Amino acid sequence: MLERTHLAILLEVDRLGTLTAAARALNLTQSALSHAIRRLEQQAGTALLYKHGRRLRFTEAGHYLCGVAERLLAQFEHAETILGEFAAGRKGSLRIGVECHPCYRWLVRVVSPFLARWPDVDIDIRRKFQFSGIRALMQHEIDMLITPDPLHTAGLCFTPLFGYEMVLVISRSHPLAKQKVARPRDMLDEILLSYPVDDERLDILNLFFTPAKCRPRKHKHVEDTEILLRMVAAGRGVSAIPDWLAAEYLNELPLHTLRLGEGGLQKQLYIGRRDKDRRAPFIDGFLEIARDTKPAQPHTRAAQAMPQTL
Amino acid sequence: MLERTHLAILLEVDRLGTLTAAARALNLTQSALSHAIRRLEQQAGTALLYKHGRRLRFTEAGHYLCGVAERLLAQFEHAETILGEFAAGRKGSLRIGVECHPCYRWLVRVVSPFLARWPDVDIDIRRKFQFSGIRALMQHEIDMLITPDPLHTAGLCFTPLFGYEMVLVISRSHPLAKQKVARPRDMLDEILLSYPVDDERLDILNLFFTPAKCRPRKHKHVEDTEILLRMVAAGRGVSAIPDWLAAEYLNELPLHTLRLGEGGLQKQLYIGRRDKDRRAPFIDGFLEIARDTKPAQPHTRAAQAMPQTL
DNA sequence: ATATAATAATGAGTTTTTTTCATAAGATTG
DNA sequence: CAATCTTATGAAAAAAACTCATTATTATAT
Repeated sequence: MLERTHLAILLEVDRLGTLTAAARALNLTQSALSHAIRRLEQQAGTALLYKHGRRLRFTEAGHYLCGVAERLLAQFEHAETILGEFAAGRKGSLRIGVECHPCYRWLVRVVSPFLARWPDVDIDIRRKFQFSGIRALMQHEIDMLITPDPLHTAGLCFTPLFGYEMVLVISRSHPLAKQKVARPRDMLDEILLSYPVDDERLDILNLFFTPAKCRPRKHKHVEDTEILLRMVAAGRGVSAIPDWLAAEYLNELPLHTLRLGEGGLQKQLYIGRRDKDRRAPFIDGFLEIARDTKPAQPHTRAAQAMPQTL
Repeated sequence: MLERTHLAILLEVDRLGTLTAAARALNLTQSALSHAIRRLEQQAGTALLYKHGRRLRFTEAGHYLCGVAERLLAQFEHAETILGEFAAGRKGSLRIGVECHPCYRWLVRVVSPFLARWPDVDIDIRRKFQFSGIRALMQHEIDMLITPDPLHTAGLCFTPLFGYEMVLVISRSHPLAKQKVARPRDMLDEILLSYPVDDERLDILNLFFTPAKCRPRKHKHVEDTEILLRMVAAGRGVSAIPDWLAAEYLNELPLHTLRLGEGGLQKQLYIGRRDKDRRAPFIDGFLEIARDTKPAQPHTRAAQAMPQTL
């Protein structure tokens, strides 16, 4: 069978003209090359080289193979270079799952500096999973997971990113806009707008309405944050979003935010990865940049007085 | 060092999913493959496969190599085929690329005499290329290229075949059929039919409409010449095709041809090959036959009086 | 849960292939 | 025609690849 070594030999013979010189170049003996070529010729059933005086010349078949050698060897070498890039952790792709719908807006701000720092790494962001994000992470569907609900599982580890508060967002002209705090019973007649996610995964239902044993009048799904907030501003419903996300829109839209219950609905965002994914330094690189990228300043207390940082 | 066998193993693992099955396919033991891959991984310094349940999955580096394997193994096999043809004294096969869609009809007329003259040579005609035909030629994907747009590149040479004129073909009952010459502005309400090719490669857009800064009302793609011309004849659109191709259909279908602009849209067909492809005399043989095969006589001036040669 | 079946990994030993060494044989050059 | 290159060849050594037997891991069925 035609092997890489055969091609290498032919190419050197072409370059240097003699077996002896080619052998020197390849750190082998002349005899080794002679045997190798002879074997190849026997298998191929055709001569590749013939003696012309002291030197060797290619037959037509040999000349053809020489052309093949030139192309194929270059491809082998290129492949090995790329493999080296993978090994050194400079090349690869990072698939990031986002389980918290609105976090997408924060994530895009992490991506830019990452791409600048790791130019040969591609980023792929996924928001839909067949089952859960955790499972996707374990099954190598994704490499990192942004989630507010870390499920501590063998083989995975989670790093906290930042804390935030889920706040109720309503139109500025809404009757409730006079209050500081919203209670479940205040909202029996409201239409709740949320991202299209299973009810079990909506904190406002799990942690706010369910303990109070009540539900808002109606619950509608909206895909897009922008549209969701415009509907809220138009008085077409209320919604629960992270405080920092609300902060980004408070200047643009006539919105008002309320705390959900006395203590507020406190959450924490985590980034998870596979424990022994020592695969590449850029995984740690992403983690570092993510940790340093804080969301917009929420519009509360001290922040009220400070200029908003974007 | 990366070897052909490594690539073969990876490809089989990709195809069959397990080492055991791949080993069976390669007439080796599972152990042999396991050892081979492990060695390769150690040399490369990066994992290529990992266990996912019972099966194996590729890491990113492995996935990359798998792609390399697909390409390289095909080239090895092709080289061995050619080598076998040298051994058997046969001449081999000629892979011809066609970049000009309608030229296919002319090409089939070249093929017959060639096959008669070189009974041991197989012909393979390709119309789709990953990138360009020129690139396919340089990378030995094809051996000859028929194109109206020779891109003079080091290592390639082009021979002119014949000149022709792109003409507008319309239904015989079309209002424009009274004119001799079509101008871009005449066609603002027309539907342009063309082969499914990137707009940048359509001469009628580049050289006719674009300089006049206008476009036909609509642009549709049609695969097949016969169907395209029948649609034109039925008044469902207009198209631009070589004059000699139109000539072949003028007796069969109620079509009319017009010159595109004052001077007409003059083109030249070329055949390109690799400079030092001294691989076989049948390449020159093909060139000779191609040069002697002229297209149908266009239906103009002098030709009007002469019997049409087919 | 537990047994069963399928699969990959591993280490030792064997086989095959490649390489070297030593030498013969052919060709060029002054 | 001797001196010098060069390739070819066979036997032996070295290296590489492969197999066998066994262990470890995971999935599936009972």
